[in-house]
Amino acid sequence: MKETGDNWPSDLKKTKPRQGVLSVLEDAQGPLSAREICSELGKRGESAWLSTVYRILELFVKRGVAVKAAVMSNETALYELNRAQHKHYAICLGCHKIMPLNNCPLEKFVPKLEDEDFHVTGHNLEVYGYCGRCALK
Amino acid sequence: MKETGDNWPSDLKKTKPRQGVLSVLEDAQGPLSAREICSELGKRGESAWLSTVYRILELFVKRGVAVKAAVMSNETALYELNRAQHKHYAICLGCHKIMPLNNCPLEKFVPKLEDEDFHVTGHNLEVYGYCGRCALK
DNA sequence: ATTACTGCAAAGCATTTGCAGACTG
DNA sequence: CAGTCTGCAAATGCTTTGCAGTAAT
Repeated sequence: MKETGDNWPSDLKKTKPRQGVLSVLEDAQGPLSAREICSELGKRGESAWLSTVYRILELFVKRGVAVKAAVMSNETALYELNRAQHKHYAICLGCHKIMPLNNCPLEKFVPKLEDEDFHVTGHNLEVYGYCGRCALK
Repeated sequence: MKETGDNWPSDLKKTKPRQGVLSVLEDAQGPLSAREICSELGKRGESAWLSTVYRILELFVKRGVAVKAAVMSNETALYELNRAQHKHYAICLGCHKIMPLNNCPLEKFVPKLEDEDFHVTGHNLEVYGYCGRCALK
């Protein structure tokens, strides 16, 4: 007798902060930082401590619920739900808008590395530049 | 009447810490963190303060002498000389060995993005995994 | 002599950790 | 009830900043 169609990860205890973080991630338009998630929770009247959000994100990443999507130039990590499809982003240095890339330039590349005696488990890519709007300034 | 074949960047004041950082970078086998540069300077009897090393690296990056080559998972930035050729690295999660990649998987990719109204100024890529030696463990 | 650079200390951020009380299953 | 999770505070690690004395041109 589950509530709404919630796909809660198997054996995780269902606590308010965890459900909050999950739903914020579900509603997100793009990848979010821990701080953003935290203040979004605040707006929803369900505040959770920042350290708790970090712990939850760590847990979610470990369980494959979420992924660390990118790391901005100021060393801030951005998270999003793991939609089982590998994504990368272009980040505008002007307005910080985040644009998803349509495909991963590494797809053809990784197999070559495997030949060279390196077993690839993951990678991280961010593209920086200016979006159409900011390029004009 | 220059000393040794030193290619000192145009208008930069030649100070001991700067020359030290430059020579450490010149001798480096791979990208180094600020801390590593600092302790390498120490070994050479030319200690410089960590904050100074950061300031010098920032300056070098601004002048195009060096580049921020990668950012490790613990948020530590690695620097190396700007050899005018774009490089990426594969980082072994076991032994932290750093292997340079032979070519950039984004070369063919960037032009496509330019078409989509995004002006690319740079990108950041790290590949994680295990080297041949560590994969066996 | 000027101006820029460095040593040093202290601040800033993002993230992590320790602990006791609160809550889940 | 037992074990896990959270609120909270404090610590950590990388990097930046402020300032006064020092060195380079």
